[in-house]
Amino acid sequence: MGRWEPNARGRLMQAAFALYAERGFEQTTVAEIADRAGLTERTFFRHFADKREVLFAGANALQELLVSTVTNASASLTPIDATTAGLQAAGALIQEGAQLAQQRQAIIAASVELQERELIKLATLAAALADALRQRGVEDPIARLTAETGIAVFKVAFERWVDAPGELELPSLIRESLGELRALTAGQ
Amino acid sequence: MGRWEPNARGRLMQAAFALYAERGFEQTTVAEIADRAGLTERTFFRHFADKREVLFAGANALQELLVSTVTNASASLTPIDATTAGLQAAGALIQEGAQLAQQRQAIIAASVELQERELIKLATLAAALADALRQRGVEDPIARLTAETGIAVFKVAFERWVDAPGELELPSLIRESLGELRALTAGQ
DNA sequence: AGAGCGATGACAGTGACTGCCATCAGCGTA
DNA sequence: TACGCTGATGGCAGTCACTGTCATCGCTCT
Repeated sequence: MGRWEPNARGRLMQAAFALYAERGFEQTTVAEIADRAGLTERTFFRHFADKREVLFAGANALQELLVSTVTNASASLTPIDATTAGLQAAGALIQEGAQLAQQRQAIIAASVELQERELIKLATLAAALADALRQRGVEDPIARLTAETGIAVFKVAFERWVDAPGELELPSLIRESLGELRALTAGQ
Repeated sequence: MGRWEPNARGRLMQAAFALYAERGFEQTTVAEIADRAGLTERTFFRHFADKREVLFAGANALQELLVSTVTNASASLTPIDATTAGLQAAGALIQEGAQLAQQRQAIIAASVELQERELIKLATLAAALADALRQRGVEDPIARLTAETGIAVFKVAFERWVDAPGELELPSLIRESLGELRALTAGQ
């Protein structure tokens, strides 16, 4: 069995997710993940670049949604407002799979290695966001600054969303955090 | 030779720095670093937690300077202004060792693994900064938001500093980037 | 001279990741 | 029906980062 069972990639993701949650990321070996999925270690590395990447399969879709939302936003919007629109869309996507996102975040919170990977995914997101802003005609220092600040707001809102009892929705938290940022920087 | 030569840690840092610059981070083995320093691989791992950490030895001093500056800043300063004072101090410290910092950044820019480590160091910096702000009495969502935004500004300013021909000084770039952020968020 | 201590060496072991080749299922084609 | 092609998988050896353990060395104090 095993060979030619459908959806090898999905089985690997599911097995990794379960094992990381049960006994932690560092305490899980790739061989164990492959075993539970009915595959071999070698095959795991054909589907995922490394042991961490299996948790970040959805990052691409998120980035594409963010970029396309910013790109297609009304040309009359300011850079920060176009960015906000993109972040709201991304937040809504995450909100859809809320339970999965929360479990995933619990796994990541327990491992420094996984946090590193999460941070570079966010940095890649910021770079793509800056690109999208440049294509709207935003000049370069401003584009990078807006993108980095936007991701910072997103990070804080996401943290609040995860910590909260689950009543607040991510898009509202993003909007709220942005308002607080406006208040913060308004002084002087 | 080798054993009991003074400054083993410094020799390891120097050897690693040189080899990473010459042939790149991934193409350098820890055994090669230890060899060049006249030591063994085992000893390398007694001085540094892993192969990447050898490049981030100065991070502690930077964090302490940032935190103490924010903590000791006049109580009348707003959160964002206290943060700015801390970032300016950190920027000045980096500016002192400008050449080293530039070389280091070139090495990091060539390796995704090293970028991951750099990002988590910045995240740790943000967390420490948020702590310092809380001790000034800043409430929690605001403290985190100010810290993350401050680090975002710092990242952009640092990038500009590295890309620039070297005429502009980091503290001025930080101030300038913060001004641009104020303009960005002022709309509406 | 001897005891204690901290730094280093030596060595075996685990686990992530890679390269290479063999194998198998499904598919089209003769 | 037999053949060959293709893509996914298995098997295996190898490298390298990192760890645990114990022996060894130089220094210092008595």
